[in-house]
Amino acid sequence: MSKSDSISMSVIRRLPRYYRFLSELNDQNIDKISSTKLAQIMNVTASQVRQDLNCFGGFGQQGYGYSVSQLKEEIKNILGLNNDYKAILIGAGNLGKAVAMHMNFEKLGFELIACFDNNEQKVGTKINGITVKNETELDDFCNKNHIDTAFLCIPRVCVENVLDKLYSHGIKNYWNFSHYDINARYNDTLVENVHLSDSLMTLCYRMNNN
Amino acid sequence: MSKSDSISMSVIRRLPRYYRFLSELNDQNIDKISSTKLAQIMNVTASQVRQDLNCFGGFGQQGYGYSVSQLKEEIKNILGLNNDYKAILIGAGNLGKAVAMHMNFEKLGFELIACFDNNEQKVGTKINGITVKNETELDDFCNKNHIDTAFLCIPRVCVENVLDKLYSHGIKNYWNFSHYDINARYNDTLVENVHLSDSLMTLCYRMNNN
DNA sequence: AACACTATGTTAATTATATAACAATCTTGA
DNA sequence: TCAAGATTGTTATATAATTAACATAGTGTT
Repeated sequence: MSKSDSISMSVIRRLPRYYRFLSELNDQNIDKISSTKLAQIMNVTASQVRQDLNCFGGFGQQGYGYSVSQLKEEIKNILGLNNDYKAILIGAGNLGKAVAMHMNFEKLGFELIACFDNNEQKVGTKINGITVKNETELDDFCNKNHIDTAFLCIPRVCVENVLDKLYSHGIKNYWNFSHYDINARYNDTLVENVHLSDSLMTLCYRMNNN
Repeated sequence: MSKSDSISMSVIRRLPRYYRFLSELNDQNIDKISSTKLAQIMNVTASQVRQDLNCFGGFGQQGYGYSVSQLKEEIKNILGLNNDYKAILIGAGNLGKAVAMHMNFEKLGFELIACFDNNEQKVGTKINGITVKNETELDDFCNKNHIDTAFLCIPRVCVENVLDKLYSHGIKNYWNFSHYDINARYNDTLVENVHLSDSLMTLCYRMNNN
């Protein structure tokens, strides 16, 4: 990585947004953009755009602005979307299925290589061409395959058991849809939480107070 | 609301987390907790706990701590989870279906009263007892029913058309799973975004850089 | 080639958020 | 009932994030 080594989480969380808007501009065949214009489109300040981008290097040119296609590619690389991280999905319920079917993993740096569920009824069914395996096969699968990350779409009470297994196989990166606090159990893990009900509660609060 | 009128978004986004942990403690029949202990469990500082809670009032007692059940109820009320906001779901694809089936809306202050999709194949099917209606019936439904919020689980390109309709009926609160920038079109709306791909990209970045 | 203009990269100022400190107050047990 | 201990509510300090300012460097037109 080009400049600093400890980019703040606030900046990191904005990167996908930059990437999205730049992709749109690129699709519209717009080839240059100034921080001011980009800021207008994204509803942020031009200062923030320039500061954010400069965390990673000087991608612009004074008097001209930024090349849309180049900047888009730069951010793509910064995010590491060209990776091919091997992922497994734990939990083939509604949410797990939706995640597996809905996401364009290959465009996001991942490849989904297996799904597991402990419900006999789901075992054997197919999700996006992947046959759901029984959770009892998890250990064996982990032994035989390289796995970079696990997507947890199971109820909170089921997490601990599965997590211990995964961790014992050296899996330390998690996309976590449950309310289980993974970091509290293993503090050397990298966890990205998606708490849908938290998000909805936040909406509720704001509806009450605006 | 008891104290200040403009609580920062940072605090608001932590409230569901307090609520979750307090609910757990309550389920374990623990009846009192100090800010220090709660902070330990939640992996934050005791100062933050006390500051956060004091945005809404003095729920604790010096020398004693906080009553778990009382504090839980207070936060529940602050979040407004006793509400019965009427919600409609737009988009009965994988994600929409998962959201509808997965969430405990009534515990979160909402009631899902209808689902819409523009795909003839989905129209007529049932999700959690709710029959999916054709999107052509949306206008009529909005005329005949009170609706507080809409959950958007449709592709970006489909949003503008639907959004214009919903907005014209006075619906201004959105739980938005698409990448459409609702606030850019209508700036007097209240939008809670859930960007799953942004979240996954963030995980990707962090996997690369740790 | 020179000049007016544009827009970056970067440093400085401001604002927001998080942590620490502590006085005031309640609890509890002798 | 009183004193020792505990823990809050709140104010003060420190850190982080955002915004503003501006000097510097490249653009493009005449």
